[in-house]
Amino acid sequence: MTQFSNTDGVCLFKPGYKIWLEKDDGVQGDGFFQLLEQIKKNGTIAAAAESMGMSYRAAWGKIKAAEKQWCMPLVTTKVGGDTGGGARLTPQASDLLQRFFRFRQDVDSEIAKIFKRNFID
Amino acid sequence: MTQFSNTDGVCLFKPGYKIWLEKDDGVQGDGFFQLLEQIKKNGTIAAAAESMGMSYRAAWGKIKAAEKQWCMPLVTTKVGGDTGGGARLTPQASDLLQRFFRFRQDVDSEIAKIFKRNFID
DNA sequence: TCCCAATATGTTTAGTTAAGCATAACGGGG
DNA sequence: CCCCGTTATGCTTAACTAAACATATTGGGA
Repeated sequence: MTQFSNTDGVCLFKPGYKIWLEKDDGVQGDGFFQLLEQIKKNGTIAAAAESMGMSYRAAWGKIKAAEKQWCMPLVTTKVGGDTGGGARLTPQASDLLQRFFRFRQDVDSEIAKIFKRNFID
Repeated sequence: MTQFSNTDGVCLFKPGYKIWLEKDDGVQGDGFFQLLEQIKKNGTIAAAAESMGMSYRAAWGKIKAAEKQWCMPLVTTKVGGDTGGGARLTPQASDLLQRFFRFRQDVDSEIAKIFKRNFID
């Protein structure tokens, strides 16, 4: 990419991107699907939220918003009991999660190729 | 995509994306390049800004920020005179603009394909 | 029956980004 | 020499999103 480098060879740029799934005005992207993955792994919303450095309140809000926007249950929860409660993904959420990660992976490699083709002579 | 449709056939989602060019913390995306295109077409920052529904102040700020981030002149301007002044793109900006639009176009068609492959059975 | 960990929600505060306001300078033409 | 449209830039204000705070509830186990 000598085309867009400085005389000192510094000040170059690189491609950036963000992808998501949307419906109407609501969108869910990378952060949301990572949250779902952590719920699947940890078994509780609280632990998933903490592992991502966000509050339980924020995590819960994102889940509820997504369920409303997409009109489908994503997480089933249990309140009380010996462990205090817990959460697990619905089959739909699990499927969606898997597809999104593949989608993201494919897009990632493809964008790198396209950028190279257009900006690096 | 019957996989993720409601019983009424509503509540589906679609892919969304955003791409940009970045360096350090600064990024410039679609809106910025559209602004450059309008400057090229109109010959003034003021007219370009108006055509995009933004203030001259905002347009000018974006241009200055981009020039600083990328360490390259993007727009040459003239103050005063019979027309009041004017602006035109540098060759570098013109080249960059062209490449970005091609980049965006390629990404657009590719993402559609990838989405279809991953979400529509 | 009380405790504990987790779910469930409303409300408030903060912080960051975008928009708007105000003002100076320039330079060709009438 | 004044007018007009445009560049140039500081400062203020508004809007929108994200984080934080506060509380209630659940249900198994000690």
